[in-house]
Amino acid sequence: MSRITPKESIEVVDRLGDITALARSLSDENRLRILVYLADGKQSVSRIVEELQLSQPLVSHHLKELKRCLLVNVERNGPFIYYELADPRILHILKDLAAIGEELLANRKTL
Amino acid sequence: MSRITPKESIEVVDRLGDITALARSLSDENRLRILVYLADGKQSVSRIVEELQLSQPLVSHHLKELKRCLLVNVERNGPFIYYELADPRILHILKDLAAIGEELLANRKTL
DNA sequence: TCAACATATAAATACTTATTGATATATTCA
DNA sequence: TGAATATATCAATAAGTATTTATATGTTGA
Repeated sequence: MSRITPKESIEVVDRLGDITALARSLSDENRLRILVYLADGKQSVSRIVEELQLSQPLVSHHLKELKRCLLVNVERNGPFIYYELADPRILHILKDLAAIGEELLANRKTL
Repeated sequence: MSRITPKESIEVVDRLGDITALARSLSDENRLRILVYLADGKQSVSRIVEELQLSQPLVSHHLKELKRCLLVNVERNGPFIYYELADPRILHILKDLAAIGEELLANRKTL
């Protein structure tokens, strides 16, 4: 049966848990802003707080979530803790989702 | 300023709301199962209920969510209501997320 | 029109989680 | 060691949502 199913379905159906975990991480605007900011390279918590104008506990909370599903790596340097993207491909996902969203909305307006 | 920012960031930062809406839709296993099932083509609600072994109200609820972010199109035929994928590219997103999840977990085991 | 079926909606519950404010922990430097 | 800074954690709250059970709506065929 698994030989018959197209490849896209196979890989996916065996990893629904991983997919939902990653998708959940991407379902918050502040976490997306953090990920996009980290696209420029590793940043300390305080830099993120300053750049995104969010409270420090809130940023720590979101970084914890991102770390939980392994989307960021952590590294201490003196008193600072730096976070960086674990896999830049996540940015491509964001871009693809943006493109899909854009097109779905455009088609809707056509109705 | 927008000319300086890399293209990936530009498109994305202007559509954080769309991205989070789509990602939220993908953050539930039962919704993913529905999307994957719809990869085979349009299906009636009762077929989905039967195939996925979920209660009918639950399936209707999830279909409503998927429709809300335009991931599925709806079509009535007699007493049946058929749902189909609005954009098959969403399946590629699932595949990409599965691949990223797989690799992130594999690397973690290496630590 | 009525019975049977397909689907949607409503109400209730339980669980998750984003956010805030307060506090704890850890590191550096004087 | 102690003060200052960086970050994490905790407790509380509010808001969202997945699921269930019951019911309503809509469609068909007799």
